[in-house]
Amino acid sequence: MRYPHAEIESKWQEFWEEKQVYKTDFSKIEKKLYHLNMFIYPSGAKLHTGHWYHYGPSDSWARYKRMKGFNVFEPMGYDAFGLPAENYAIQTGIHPQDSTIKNIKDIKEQLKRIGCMYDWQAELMTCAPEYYKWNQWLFLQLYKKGLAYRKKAPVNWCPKDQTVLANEQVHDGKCERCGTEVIQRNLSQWFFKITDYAEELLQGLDTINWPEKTKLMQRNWIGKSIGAEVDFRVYLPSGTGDGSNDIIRIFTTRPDTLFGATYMVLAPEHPLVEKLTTADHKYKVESYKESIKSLTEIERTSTVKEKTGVFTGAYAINPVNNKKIPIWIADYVLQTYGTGAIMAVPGQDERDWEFAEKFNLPIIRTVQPPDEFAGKAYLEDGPAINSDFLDGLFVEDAKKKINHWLEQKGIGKATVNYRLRDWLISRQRYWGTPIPIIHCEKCGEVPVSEAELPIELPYDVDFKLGGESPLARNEKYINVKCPKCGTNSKRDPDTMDTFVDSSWYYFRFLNPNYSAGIFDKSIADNWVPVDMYVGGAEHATMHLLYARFIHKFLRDIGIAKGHEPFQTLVHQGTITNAGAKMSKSKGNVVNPDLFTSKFGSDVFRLYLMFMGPYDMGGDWSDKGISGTDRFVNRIYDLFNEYKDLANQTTAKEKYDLNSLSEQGKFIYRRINQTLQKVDEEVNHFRFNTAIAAMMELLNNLKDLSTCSKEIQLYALQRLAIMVSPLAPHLGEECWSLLGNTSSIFEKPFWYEVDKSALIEDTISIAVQVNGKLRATIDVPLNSEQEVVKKLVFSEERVTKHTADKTIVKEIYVKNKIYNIVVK
RNA sequence: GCCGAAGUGGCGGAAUUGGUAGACGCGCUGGACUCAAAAUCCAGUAUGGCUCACCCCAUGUGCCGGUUCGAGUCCGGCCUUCGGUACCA
Repeated sequence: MRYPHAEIESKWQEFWEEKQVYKTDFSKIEKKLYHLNMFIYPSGAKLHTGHWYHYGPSDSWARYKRMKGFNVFEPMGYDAFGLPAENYAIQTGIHPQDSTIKNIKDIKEQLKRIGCMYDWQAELMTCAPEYYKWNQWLFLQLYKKGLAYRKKAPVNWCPKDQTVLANEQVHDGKCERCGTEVIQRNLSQWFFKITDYAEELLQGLDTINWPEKTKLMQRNWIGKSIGAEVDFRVYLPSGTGDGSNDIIRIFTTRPDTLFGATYMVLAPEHPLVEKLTTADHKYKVESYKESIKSLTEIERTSTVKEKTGVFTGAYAINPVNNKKIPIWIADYVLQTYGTGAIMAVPGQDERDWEFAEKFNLPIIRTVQPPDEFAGKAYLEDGPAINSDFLDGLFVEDAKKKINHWLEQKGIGKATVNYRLRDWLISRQRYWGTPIPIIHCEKCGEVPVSEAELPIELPYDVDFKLGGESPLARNEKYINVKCPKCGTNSKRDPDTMDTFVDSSWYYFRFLNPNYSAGIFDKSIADNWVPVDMYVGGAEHATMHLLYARFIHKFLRDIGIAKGHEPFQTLVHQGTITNAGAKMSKSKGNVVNPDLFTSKFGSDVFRLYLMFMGPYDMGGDWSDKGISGTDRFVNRIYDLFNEYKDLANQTTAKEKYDLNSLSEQGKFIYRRINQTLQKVDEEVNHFRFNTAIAAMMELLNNLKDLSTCSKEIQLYALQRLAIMVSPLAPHLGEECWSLLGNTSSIFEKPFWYEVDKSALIEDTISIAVQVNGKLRATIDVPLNSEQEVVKKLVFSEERVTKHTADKTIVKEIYVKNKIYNIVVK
């Protein structure tokens, strides 16, 4: 019989909703499991196959845990602010709020058709004032603690469109709309001081159960390096004499190489550049600065790009030997890393070597390379040379000694530096959370009082191109009296980065309508951290770091418990289409409705899970979907065939193997082996192999009719249980065909595996000669070498290869392999 | 460029700690059922070779090299593809 998916799916979806099967009781905290999926961005492309791949299997895991007796909370919401809705508005004139609300409505309908166990009472969307009010509140708390501050920072600016561009809108340095060369423009912007938490964010990684690669990426992103800061005095050659009081502080990871510092490089943006540059070098320096304006950081720091730079005309004094060294500026030094200035040691640094070679600057080795060393810069360990009092010391000892020396002289000290930068949260856009700050000419920046929140985003705004921020053009919004002095003032015209929204949303889900605070502490104290967080690896270094930072901040102001937001993390892989990530702009979105209408939700979900390892994703292809369709139909047919069974017999929890017929014993073993396998595999998100195991079992159940009715029922009960997390509608249907009237998920249940049924009496082992397979033989489990040896040498295929040879060695690994080494 | 991954039959993939490479599925080939088709069921299916009867022989997990009785798995060096690179989310 053809599995009637449409009918069965709507039947059970209605049943679940009616009986409120998935409503979470937060008062039950024993075996609580907060299962969170990264919420959805409600784009115009609606729900595509990539979303299904994320949410379907993830829900299956949550259902599996529920059946193992966990009290699972699985919510879903909408990450509703952001750039795409605003761009859509610029193109079409449709207001971001209207398009977003419409998209959310459509997406919710599609989400429901997956058949996930979302608790819809916990729904939230970030563009609601009740939600973003708390972004503003969070901003004010950070501000109070000195962790939100304003400074100048560059933005991409299109001179033609007169607008700020996101990095994504810049292609090859040009505006994606009009092709005009994009320039960098400095604006005053808000930052959150995440760097204050750098060390804790690094240390905390050791306490959470995340994929190693993700932790590694965060470690590298935080980029801790231990070195020293050293002050160099500036020496001006002419006119002003040598009496400069200016000091340039550099950061180096190799203070031991100070004697090899033959020149200095400042970032072109370094604040001292203008002051230091001598009159005769002004023109060159200015035109160099101009020439690198449109380069991205990636281009600037590329190690294959030819080095560029110019001499400023000024010199610095190397404090260890009082030598005059020239000060250059070059784009490979970034103002945002370290102190924006380096001492260049070409002997021990590849980039410095390359630069020195190109501009004929002196190179002094201060670490002795081994005799056979043929390269240029030498980065490895070795004894110090040309370094006066450091000579002969190896790198670590030399570092210690020079740091001590610098500290004594008061011109430097050992320092830890992080690559991590503060979080720039200002966006010159409309569709986001307004920043709760008022700029007053007299009082400066004045925070809005908490009682005034939310500062609502006005609907009536000209969000079209031009100018720094759309909100600045709304007179009614932007003009306001200073809360302190009453002078006519202006609101901050910017909105917040949407990563602010997602940095604390997991708290809000627990009670989205809570009005007395950012979240309901009485629930959060028991339900945070999130036990399982599922989302894309593309968030490894930004969202996942920001959320950890905000969690720690909320802890420090006394409202959050614990140190980390997400205890365990799993990434779903990316489903690409024609080699590219699915997106509306690329026009390669695969619509799941195409397949769900034909095969049904469960078949599609199973197919996505069967495609491969969950964290790998893959390129989309519908080849093979008929495989999971057959699987579902075969199960459905099987249960229909035996649908009266429950009226005729009952099954025990456990059987004694010896009491069963040969056929019964076989089925009993296979059921238990599969149950064990599926349990293990699903628990680790290895759905593909779990499904393969069930398919294999199904192939073995062909002769079920020859077993006793008891064993038949025993087998079918367990099959329904193990299939239902992965195919929930089918599972319910099969369960009801076995005479049950309540949901299979309602009373959590997962059968205990009978361990005694897992062990087979004989095992097949491989026999190799010189590592090549020559035969396989069946031996009793755990056979001793002597027993196996006899069998091995009675095999003609083995003796054939050992006959004229000398046996050198025999290796026997119990239950696995027998290898004979011959000469 | 830098950081992080991944490369296995015609295709998706399996092999969980170094121990029988190709489980499971798709596709394909042949057969059964049928007036016929679809569906379903059964058998075969890495490549090459032979006396293609075989439980035969050789080769084979991106490329080159190494460690080991034994390498898809470990080590060194490449190549290709993908994710991120701080304003897409």
